[in-house]
Amino acid sequence: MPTKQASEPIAPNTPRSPKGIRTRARLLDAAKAVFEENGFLEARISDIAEKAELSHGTFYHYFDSKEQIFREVAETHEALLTAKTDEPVDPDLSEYERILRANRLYLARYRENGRIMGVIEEVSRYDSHVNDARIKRQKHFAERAERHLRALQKKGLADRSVDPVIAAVALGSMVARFAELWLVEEWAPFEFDHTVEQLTILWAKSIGVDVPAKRGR
Amino acid sequence: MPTKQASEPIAPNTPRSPKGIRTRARLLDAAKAVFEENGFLEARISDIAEKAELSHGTFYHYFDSKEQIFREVAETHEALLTAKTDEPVDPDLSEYERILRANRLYLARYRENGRIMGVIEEVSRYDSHVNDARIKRQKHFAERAERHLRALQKKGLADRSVDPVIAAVALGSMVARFAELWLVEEWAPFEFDHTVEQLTILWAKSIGVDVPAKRGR
Amino acid sequence: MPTKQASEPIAPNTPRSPKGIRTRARLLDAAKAVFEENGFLEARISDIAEKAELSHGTFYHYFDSKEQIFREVAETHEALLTAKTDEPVDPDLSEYERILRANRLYLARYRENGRIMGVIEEVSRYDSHVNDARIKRQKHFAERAERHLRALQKKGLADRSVDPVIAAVALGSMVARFAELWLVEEWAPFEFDHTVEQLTILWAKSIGVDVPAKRGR
Amino acid sequence: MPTKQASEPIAPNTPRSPKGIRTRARLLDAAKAVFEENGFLEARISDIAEKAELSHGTFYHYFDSKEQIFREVAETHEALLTAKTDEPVDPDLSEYERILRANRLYLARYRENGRIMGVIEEVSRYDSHVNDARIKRQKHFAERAERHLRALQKKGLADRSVDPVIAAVALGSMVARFAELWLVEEWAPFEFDHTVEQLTILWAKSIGVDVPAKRGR
DNA sequence: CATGAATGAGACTTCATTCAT
DNA sequence: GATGAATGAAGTCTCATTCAT
Repeated sequence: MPTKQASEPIAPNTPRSPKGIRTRARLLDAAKAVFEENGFLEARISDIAEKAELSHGTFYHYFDSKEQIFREVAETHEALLTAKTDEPVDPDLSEYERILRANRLYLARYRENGRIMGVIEEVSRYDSHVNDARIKRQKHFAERAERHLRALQKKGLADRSVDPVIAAVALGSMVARFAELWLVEEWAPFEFDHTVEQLTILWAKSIGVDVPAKRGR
Repeated sequence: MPTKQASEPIAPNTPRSPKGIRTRARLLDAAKAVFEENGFLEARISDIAEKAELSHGTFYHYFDSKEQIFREVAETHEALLTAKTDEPVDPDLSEYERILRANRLYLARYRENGRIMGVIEEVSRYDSHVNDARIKRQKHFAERAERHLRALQKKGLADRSVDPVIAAVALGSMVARFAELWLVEEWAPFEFDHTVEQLTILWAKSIGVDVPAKRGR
Repeated sequence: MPTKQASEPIAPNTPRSPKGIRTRARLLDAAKAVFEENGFLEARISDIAEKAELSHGTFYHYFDSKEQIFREVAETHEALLTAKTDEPVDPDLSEYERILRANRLYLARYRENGRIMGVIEEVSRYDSHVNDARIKRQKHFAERAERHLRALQKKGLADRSVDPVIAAVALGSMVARFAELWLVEEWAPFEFDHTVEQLTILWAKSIGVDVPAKRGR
Repeated sequence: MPTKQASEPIAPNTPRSPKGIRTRARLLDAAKAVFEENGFLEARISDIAEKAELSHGTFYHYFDSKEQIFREVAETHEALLTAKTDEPVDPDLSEYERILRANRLYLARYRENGRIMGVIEEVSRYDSHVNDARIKRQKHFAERAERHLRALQKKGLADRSVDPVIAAVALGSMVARFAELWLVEEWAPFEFDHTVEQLTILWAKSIGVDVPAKRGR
């Protein structure tokens, strides 16, 4: 049963042979698929094993519980969201465009994994490990945003009346929650580029960063 | 078992006698307390009955299931959040102050019921009824914000480059998620008035509404 | 799984109605029968419930586990072995006859519950609760024997070269283990009265208590 | 699953190569250690393999089951208990001293392997093979004691009123059970020589064998 | 010989829900 | 109205054992 209690670390039962490594990966894939289809609570160990074409006993070779395998799936996707991009950063980019780029990257990645992100949101409410991973992601973005905002304020490029700590959490929340409503709850079929741009405008304006006018608005 | 499936409407076994009415209310209070303590999944019918000092079976006189009683608890609190305030609206209030007032009201109410709001967030992820109620709340605020923003834009008091639909959802998301992180997840102990003000500043500036300078910023 | 670890106290889940009391008793009877038939390890919860003509769910209304119900069965029988007899003690009895009487009582009681005593011996090896109860029984007899022996030594009726502590444990062991071999393991079909007498003779002579000659030996 | 049913004889998959012989011995040592630590039921094949620094599957090259390897461990220790001593028997020894010598030998050997002896006691309750071995040991001692007693009675050195069959079983039980309580259950930390002497005194006196007075009693 | 991946029988346990009193 | 006894579906998990490599 899922709890808010913490327990053992992730990823014991390491496979010792190439075949084992493949099997473990197959279980992780199957788990992701099953969680996406049925959500966490409805997923049964045997569903996962079945989808991986393994006996359910094999599951327990590699994972201790449904919670544990979920945590690993979740961490993988959390890591994906916060991963550095390969694209080089253009040093001539305007501040507005830097924010735009970051938002686009986040939302594009979120969109690619919308279903599992929704399940992570769900499980984070009753599994402290998953919640920790989710909060860690938020903190990652909040801290980056805060540092960025402070730097801008120092340079006079952002409004000094804005509290960087609160703004960072609030704007991160705005994008994260919007992503969930849009891409998980399917609130409305907003067009991607337009939406990214609009969120970025809100973000930029709220902290006093210039929004280029020529963009046809 | 919680599901995403919809089922019967919230129209319970209404009690006739005064005693019955009291018993039913006791169960609702007990349910709220138990859900706040243990979350939805960990709460058992027998916990609720016990806390209400009633026998196990009595529960079923008044409610059909754990889902049903939770929905009723949730609706009560959703209604509380969206309820009209009694305070008269001062017609001379600035736009900024109107937004401030609305945000303060929302956050004060959220704070009073932080624990159960967190559980509603949880359950909304796997119970479509509760999710519907939550989405209804969001829609309520989003539509109000959207109408308001359109009116301001018409009057030239807000930025016309902002998409009112997206802005409404995004800013509502910002406040809702911030509230959860702050008041449920206890991200950090932000001071209440300062936080409300900061969120309002972000909100106002993002849509181009004037922020009064005299506030010492 | 059985362990040597201690845990919760015996007998929770007290029934609250006369019917419940009867049901609980039925489960205890059924449990004893099943343990006698199959031993502890082979007994399944469902066997016990079935024998009591109840669903296995009902079992969990009254007991937490196989261990728990066994402990209660075991305690009942341990208590039986050490229970005071109703028969009045004749103050004119010789020391030999007092020992004889005690041995006869113990062995008669053991014989009546031979099968379950065997299972208790078994389980006491891997359940600390049951072991504690068994050891408690042994201590009960050992202490009584020790006190008795000291008194006799004081009166010059028993040999002073005998260490009362060791003798008490050893002679108690002799009777207890003999009972098990005889009445559980069915080592040989010794005749009851003769056997009791022989054990008593060994006991009496070993500590230097007079054995009446007239008994035809 | 342990049962009271008999099965195949202890005739294992004998290894041919020297390496195999070593591996098999390692498994036996590991098994003994694991059984001593965890008891029989809690011991898992994989624990044994692990302790022997072998893979799981290797175990099955050498043994068919947990029962089988345990039987072999048990037989080894049973044999140890009943093994003839190397020390020559002094023909001038008094009867009392002969009994003392036998008891000392038995208890010294039991003490050396107290932990595993306890596990043998445990397992003998639900594995007929092990029980047979244990009973065989008891019979070995009982028959020796019986023969001895009869001889003494014939020579007038022991009390004729004592039934040799019952006395042999009873006195064997006394020492065996005392050993278990003392050296496995750790009832009390009796001093070794004193205890052996006391048990011997009880034994001797119970059958009417002279106890030398000079021993300071 | 040795490895460790894979299997699946088999039991346990929870708890929402029903129902006789 | 209230009680609490009874039910049983459903899923979890362990670990001895087999077997391909």
